[in-house]
Amino acid sequence: MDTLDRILGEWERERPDLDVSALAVIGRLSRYADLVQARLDAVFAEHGLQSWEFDVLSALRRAGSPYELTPGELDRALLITSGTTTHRVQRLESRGFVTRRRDEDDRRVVRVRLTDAGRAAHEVAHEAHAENETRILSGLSEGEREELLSGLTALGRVLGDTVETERA
Amino acid sequence: MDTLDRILGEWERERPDLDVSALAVIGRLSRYADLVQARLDAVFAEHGLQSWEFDVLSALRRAGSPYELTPGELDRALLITSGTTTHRVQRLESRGFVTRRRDEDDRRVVRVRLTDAGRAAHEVAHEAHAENETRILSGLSEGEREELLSGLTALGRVLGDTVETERA
DNA sequence: GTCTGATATCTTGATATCAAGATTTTTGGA
DNA sequence: TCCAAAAATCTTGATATCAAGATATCAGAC
Repeated sequence: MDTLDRILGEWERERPDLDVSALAVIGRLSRYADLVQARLDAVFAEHGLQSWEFDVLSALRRAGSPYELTPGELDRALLITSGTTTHRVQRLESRGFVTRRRDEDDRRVVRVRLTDAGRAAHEVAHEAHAENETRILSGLSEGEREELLSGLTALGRVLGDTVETERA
Repeated sequence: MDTLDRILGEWERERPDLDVSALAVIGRLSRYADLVQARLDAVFAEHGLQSWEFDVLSALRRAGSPYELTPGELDRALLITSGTTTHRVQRLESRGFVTRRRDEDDRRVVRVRLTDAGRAAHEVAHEAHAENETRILSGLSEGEREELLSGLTALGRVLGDTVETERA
């Protein structure tokens, strides 16, 4: 008996005509995403980072040397609006984790680059974060974990989460 | 090839020593929860509702006649803080979807009750919302859907999402 | 009966986010 | 060359949220 079972039971009592089988899946998806996020936030907080700060640092770190992206690339990588990116970059710049400079060839463009301090801060937090993720899933059996991954991957497909592969 | 595959590939290139198998699961969980939420929001918007407004109306509707909960019960049902509940209830009250009144027996307590207008607004949106959820999952095969549900349920267990059943 | 701690709700101040629009720069005709 | 449209970024104003604390009420010990 979990939270969604209780909710489904309440709908069964109130509206027995409704089909709640989709809610059973989607309700769990959102609820557990929230619960997982809370656990991730706790570890980021131990390292003095907000979750969104870690996300930006990670995107830059993943980009590879010289650890640089434009605000527009950050918008798209992090699924956020341009105003949010401006705000995030300002905050990280004030903490000394990134620098901003105009691109000389196309002066509309800005280059956001990870500083050594930003990379170091990310490194430590990333280590703890990866352990945290592993710990959260460690209670799942191998089979359960495969079911979850395979089910989520199928969901990604129907949600249209696909990326073109490079042409030869 | 999906977004998470791309991210995992970038980590493989940058930090081949890291174990990213947990990220493959948790990254998809949060990303797809976001993508699903965006689709749900779109349908709520067609009915003039914010997602959080629908959540409050649903919690009251599920409570059964007389469709009444206290702010504290809403806090716990919706996993939000008390300040957020105050704000939400005020907004719904101003739209005429709920009423607030002091409990006469315990004057610390407030009773938030769904109005007929609130129930009607919820009814229509709920219908469309349920169809939307069903539509989102309709691209999954029966087996994929079972894998997803079963994997999520297992995840709920390890996240401690359990509710006591009533004693006899 | 009278405190003291617990409980329920609301308030305050800060902040992350978004939508919409403003600004600057580049590009591609005519 | 010049202009209109496109592109990249930033600004503005609104709002949902939270953490922490304030306020009001109740319950239990004595």
